[in-house]
Amino acid sequence: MTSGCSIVWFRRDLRVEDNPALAAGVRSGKVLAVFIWAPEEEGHYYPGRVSRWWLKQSLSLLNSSLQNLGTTLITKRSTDSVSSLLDVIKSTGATQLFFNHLYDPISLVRDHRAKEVLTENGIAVRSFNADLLYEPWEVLDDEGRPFVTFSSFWDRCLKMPYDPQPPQLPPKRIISGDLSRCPSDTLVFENDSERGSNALLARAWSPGWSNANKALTTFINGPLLDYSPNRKKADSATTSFLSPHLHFGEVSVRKVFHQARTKQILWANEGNKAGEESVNLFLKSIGLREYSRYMSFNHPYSHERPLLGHLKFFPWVVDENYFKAWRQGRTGYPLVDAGMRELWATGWLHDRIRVVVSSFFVKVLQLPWRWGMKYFWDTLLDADLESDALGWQYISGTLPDSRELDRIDNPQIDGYSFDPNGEYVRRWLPELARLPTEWIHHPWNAPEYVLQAAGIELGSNYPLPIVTINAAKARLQEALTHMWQQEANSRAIIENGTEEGLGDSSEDPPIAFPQDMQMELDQEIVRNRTIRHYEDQMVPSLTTSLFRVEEDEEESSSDNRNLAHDNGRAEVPNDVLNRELLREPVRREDFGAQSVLPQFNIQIALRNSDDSPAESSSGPTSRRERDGGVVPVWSPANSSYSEDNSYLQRYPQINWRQLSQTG
DNA sequence: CAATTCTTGAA
DNA sequence: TCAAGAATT
Repeated sequence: MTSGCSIVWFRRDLRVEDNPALAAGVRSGKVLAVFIWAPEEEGHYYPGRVSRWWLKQSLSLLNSSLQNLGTTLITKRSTDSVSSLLDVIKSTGATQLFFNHLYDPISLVRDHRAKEVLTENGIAVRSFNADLLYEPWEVLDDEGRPFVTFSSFWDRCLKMPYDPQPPQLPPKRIISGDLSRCPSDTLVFENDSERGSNALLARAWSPGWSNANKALTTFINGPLLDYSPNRKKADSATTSFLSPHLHFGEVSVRKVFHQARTKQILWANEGNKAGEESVNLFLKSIGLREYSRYMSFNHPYSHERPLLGHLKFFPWVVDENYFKAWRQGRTGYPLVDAGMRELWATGWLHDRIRVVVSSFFVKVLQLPWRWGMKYFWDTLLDADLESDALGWQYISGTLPDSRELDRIDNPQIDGYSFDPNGEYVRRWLPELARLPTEWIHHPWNAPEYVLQAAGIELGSNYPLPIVTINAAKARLQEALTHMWQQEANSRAIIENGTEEGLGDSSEDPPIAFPQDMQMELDQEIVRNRTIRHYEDQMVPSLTTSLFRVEEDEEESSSDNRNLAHDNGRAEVPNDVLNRELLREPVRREDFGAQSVLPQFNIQIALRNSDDSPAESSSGPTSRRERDGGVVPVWSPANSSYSEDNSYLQRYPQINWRQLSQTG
């Protein structure tokens, strides 16, 4: 085979501009652009309907751009990306693979495996940073350790001794490898029942990298100036609307950063303080996205467990009716309900409202936060595991710089500050449309004649509050007391040396998932059925494809726990392993300043891969294993709450207990 | 003018 | 809750 035919493996970098992997491929000669659709690899995080809709559009636009440049996107349907890469390599004789880094736990493991397996097969593999201003391992404190609060992290990012890579132009031309030897699979992203709902999306959104650039330009030259004063408004089009574009890598975050910074300098020179401040705030939200990758890299389990270990003892309320009421927008709190209706209808929510609904979910309903996160994952157009995990952890009080654990936001008060005239509520809750502003955020206080005039019958066509704020406060206090008590008990056990560690919540029987997560707006919401569960939560399933996967699994109820861990709920290398990772010097590729992911120096992580010893034989055979094994098997040995403790102990200067305990 | 109360917003 | 800044006395 001739040298120089390389594969550019597209994933969440669906752009031709400022795409280092593509640029490297083009530089090295003939290019085959490949996209592999292997959603089963994501386990529970099988992409939701709207997210798949976006991906479909985005790929089709990427393909037209590639065709203009001289090649065609090869698409493959797979359950194992790495074997599909090998197949493509074998059929085309490619000698090199280029791809851009991802930082979610599943990708970290999968990409590492790809590197190992392909290198063994004589393929030169190179990977690049295309998703971040700085790689996670570049941003460290003075002792060389990762930051644990966002503001310290972001301060350092803004003061790094070198600037982020400037964005690169798209290639002028791509010399295509031999496409005839590698036919594409037709990828199916939606089923018939989804198609109808998706049709509406196209009215509001234009996926694809060139549209992403348009959205960026529109934002930089328009709403950016007033980003700061407008950030409180739930209802106006004042955000950048870049998040889904950024999720799929349709626009490079460095380009966004450079353009915003350029504007900022311009405004600073004009003495435009407000504009300068707006850019700071906008960049901060870009910074949060960076931080979510940073967290995911440094704490790969953060999408499924609280970072602060004591949350393990929080007695979540497991009530499917609560959960359903929240999803349907029938909690009786207009701002929350409006948000949930908008989310369902459009796949979109303003950041403020995301905070309102998720805070309500965790603090008022006290439902397990991972359920809420999973629902966001299934319904958001910009669903992003790293960002959403960070957001939910922030709301749940499980990060050192989270909101206070005992803080309950009041949707009534938030309502009057984010939606002072009630327009947002009226738009999404037509049943309240005729209620005067005075009562729009607390209809339960409205006099009977007002309700009558507005055509509202509380408890009938609009619900009474599912839980009162006062009841929620009392219940939260009780739960926190319980949590700290349990935590102290557990600490005492460790100090007595009777047990190895804090144990793991997965030893307990898991909380069953709600089976029915469909929208049934007319279903009566049953109240007074509050059951407390003192165990860790499992993620509920939503998509039909997930149901299918689970039904495949024959399991007795005693196998449930293993199911949770082996079947797709990918467990990842833990903190220790990653710190191991960080200790390694960052390697640089010879051909430039692009850094590569440090080698995963771990055996456990890949225990399940083809070439590893049959260590996993002890567990029940899981779908993962049958599929060839992509994701590491979770085991208490490599992932436990004692890790979370070490997270705390590394920062003794912070009084952790006080930070999140009630005063 | 400084002291003190109020308001706002928080990754 | 609490710190910072605005407003008030």
